[in-house]
Amino acid sequence: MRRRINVSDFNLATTLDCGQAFRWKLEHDGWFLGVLGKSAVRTRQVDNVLEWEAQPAADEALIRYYLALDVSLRDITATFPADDAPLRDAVRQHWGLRVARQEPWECLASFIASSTKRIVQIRQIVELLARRFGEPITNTDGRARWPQRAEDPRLGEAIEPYHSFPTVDVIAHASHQQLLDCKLGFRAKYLLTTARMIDSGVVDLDALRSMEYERALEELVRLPGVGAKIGNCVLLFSCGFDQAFPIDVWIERALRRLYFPRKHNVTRRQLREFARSHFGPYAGWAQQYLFFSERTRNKNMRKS
DNA sequence: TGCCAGGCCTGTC
DNA sequence: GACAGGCATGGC
Repeated sequence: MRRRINVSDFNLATTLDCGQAFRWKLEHDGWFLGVLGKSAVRTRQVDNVLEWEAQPAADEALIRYYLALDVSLRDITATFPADDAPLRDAVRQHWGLRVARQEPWECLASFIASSTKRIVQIRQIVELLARRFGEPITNTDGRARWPQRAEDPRLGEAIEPYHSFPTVDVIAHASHQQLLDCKLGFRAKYLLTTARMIDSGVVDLDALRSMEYERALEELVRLPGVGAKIGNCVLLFSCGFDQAFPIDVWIERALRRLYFPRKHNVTRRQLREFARSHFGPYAGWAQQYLFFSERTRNKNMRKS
């Protein structure tokens, strides 16, 4: 059954396509297909209405929470530094982008898979993990397949039902070779050891959101394959730390170009300090606007 | 064919 | 603390 939510200051396509989540796929007519928890979800935005349906049925609160529809984007962007012209431009250009609230384990595993990979390849790895280790999602007639779903030749075999993202314990009990088969490469041993550390209680992902930011980051970087960048991604995208500011190659390039155009000897440490002190309590949201802006700028430059 | 990718780990200075 | 090299694999 198709349902509707009235939305404002929201852009679904930007939010799902800005590189923070990897399971959403744009079909024709603006419909996005993805998986939230144990439900396959299909959604699109028509003006100020969000249309959505889920198999099996899901509560509206789930999608509202995931898309952060309960927060005021105007209040958040009002905390950005007033004299920051590049950030203001990025916000104006991509207005409606929201930082979604992902499930911590899926977020962590996805970003462990992300290092030195292109986004298209990260999506492929996450999909392979779900197909190989996740639970098939079925509705009452045993299927969860919308006819709009297209075959992706890179994934090989025929169309399968949607799959939930595999739980920690399933990955913890997988073999190294099985993870290599999901094209993880040298990241396979990182994901395996990380899953085992979480499964055995050495690190408690659920405890992170009640910690101080610095403490939560220290805890995350204990995991193999997790450094400052991936740790901050997990804190921002799945643990409610709006101030977390992941610095990757794109953001580093953007920061240098936009804020230090004539200083060529700025160290990474100085960039970290600048980001921490300049952008305010919602630095992570600013990061997403700058990140998406930098990526679309790069795409446009390569087209021209 | 060769380059490079939402980094991290290790060894060296 | 800064820096270089290595790491697997696929897309272009």
